[in-house]
Amino acid sequence: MRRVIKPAEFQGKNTLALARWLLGKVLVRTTSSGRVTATITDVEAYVGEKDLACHASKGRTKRTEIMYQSGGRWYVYLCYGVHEMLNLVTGPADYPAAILVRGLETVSGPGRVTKRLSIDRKLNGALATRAAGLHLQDHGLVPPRGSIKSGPRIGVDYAGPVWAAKSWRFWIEG
DNA sequence: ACAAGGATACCT
DNA sequence: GGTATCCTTGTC
Repeated sequence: MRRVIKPAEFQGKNTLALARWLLGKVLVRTTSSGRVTATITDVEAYVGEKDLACHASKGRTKRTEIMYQSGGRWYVYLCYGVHEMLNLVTGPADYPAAILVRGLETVSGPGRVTKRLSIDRKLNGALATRAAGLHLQDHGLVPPRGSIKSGPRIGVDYAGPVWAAKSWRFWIEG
């Protein structure tokens, strides 16, 4: 069983539930030089303006505008002037939330994820469709019960103790 | 332990 | 127009 996941599936649903659900789903990157697929194993949720770790905590700006669009779009930004970060926008329009893809089955670290899949900011704002060159598939692989772990998000100490402590990172053990 | 590296937001 | 800061990584 192999099903294409549509952008609409990321609208109007709880972002934390979506983040957990995204584990085991498959990223499909299509470019002129071919196709690369990878299973998602590590994600983080960023939810709403109140979440001080979320870029949208600064409100609606040129950069965060994409997070206020309806879910199912890619949000790609540059971090530390070095690494591209891949996020999937979730939720309805005007509610800023996104899920950071932090790791793949054979790749640890969000900067390496985008490197592996040849992803950069040119994809920012694109819908998660095959036509855009990056979409998702459900291969029916559900992580074994108990293999899903959760814990604090990485690199967000600046958000203060309350928000940095939220267990909004989800990953498949191993 | 720390430099690299560029965009962003928020000052003046 | 100046500057502190950033959802990191590789090499020191």
